[in-house]
Amino acid sequence: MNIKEASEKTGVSSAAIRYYEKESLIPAIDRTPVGNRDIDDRIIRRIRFVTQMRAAGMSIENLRRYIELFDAQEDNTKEQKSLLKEQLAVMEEKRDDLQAAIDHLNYKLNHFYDHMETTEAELRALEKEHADKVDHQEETPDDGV
Amino acid sequence: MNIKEASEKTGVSSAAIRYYEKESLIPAIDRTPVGNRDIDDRIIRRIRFVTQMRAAGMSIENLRRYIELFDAQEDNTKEQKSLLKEQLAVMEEKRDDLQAAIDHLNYKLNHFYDHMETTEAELRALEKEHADKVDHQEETPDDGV
DNA sequence: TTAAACCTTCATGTACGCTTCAAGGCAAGG
DNA sequence: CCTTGCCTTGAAGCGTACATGAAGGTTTAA
Repeated sequence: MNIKEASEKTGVSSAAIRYYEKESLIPAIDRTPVGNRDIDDRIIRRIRFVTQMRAAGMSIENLRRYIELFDAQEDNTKEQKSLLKEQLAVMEEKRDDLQAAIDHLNYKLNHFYDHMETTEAELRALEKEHADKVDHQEETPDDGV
Repeated sequence: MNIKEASEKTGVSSAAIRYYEKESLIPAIDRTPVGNRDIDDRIIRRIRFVTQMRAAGMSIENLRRYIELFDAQEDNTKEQKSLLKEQLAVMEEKRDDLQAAIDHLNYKLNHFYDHMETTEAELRALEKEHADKVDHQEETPDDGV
């Protein structure tokens, strides 16, 4: 399939696919006799993997390091594992930060007064109450906003 | 406290604090007679809030919209709630994407052979088995990388 | 009084991750 | 033959979120 079809299939722009190839996030793509890219399912799978990891916040650079290790045929198992673990730790921390922010916003949402007469001081008090409840006190609670 | 101390206290660079003020992510900061910023705990709390939301992937632009609504004294409750809900939805999706990627990497990690003799085909089979197990099959499984 | 160590504003630079543009080639249809 | 529509490469442009540098002011301490 040509690059446009691959783009439609994956939701990744043609330019981005070329960019991924240039950055070695996906393997070198086969060409037709006239030099056009001829994309198969293996490439599609790689593009999807890249998309998933990018969505999870993995940088192009880290993704390239990771993929290089896999593509090298030497026994890189240890390095691969430690790279995987590293990345997992980063992503888990990210997820937890995200969850904390979600909790924070949910709390705000659930304590909205219908006519919003709450003062900053009251909101701070509410925050404090919450902080105590979830045992996650900050040195300085936030400002009601 | 001066901007350097605030920077040390929050882990946010002085330049970034000035930038946040200029972008109205934090309120206008009081000045000393000579024009230096004099930062109090209220500002520190705002900076921390900004930091948390930034870490959760909220853009400067959305954060500014959100804070503007709060700082305006009109009754914006409805808009505030819907903005909050919008942002929550974005963050929850982000969290779920992240979790999916974590699951994916964890799976890879747990199926590593100690001497990595696995072929691509075997890896694909493993992926498939996993996909079946968690009932999250992709149209095209990824490529073992 | 002179240097260090802060601060200010304003302008420009930087990194990332693409997107868009320019210039051109190939193949099919009218 | 010419337009349409796909493709190619390389280079330049762009938005975000700051970082850095220039030019200058103030306070403290030797």
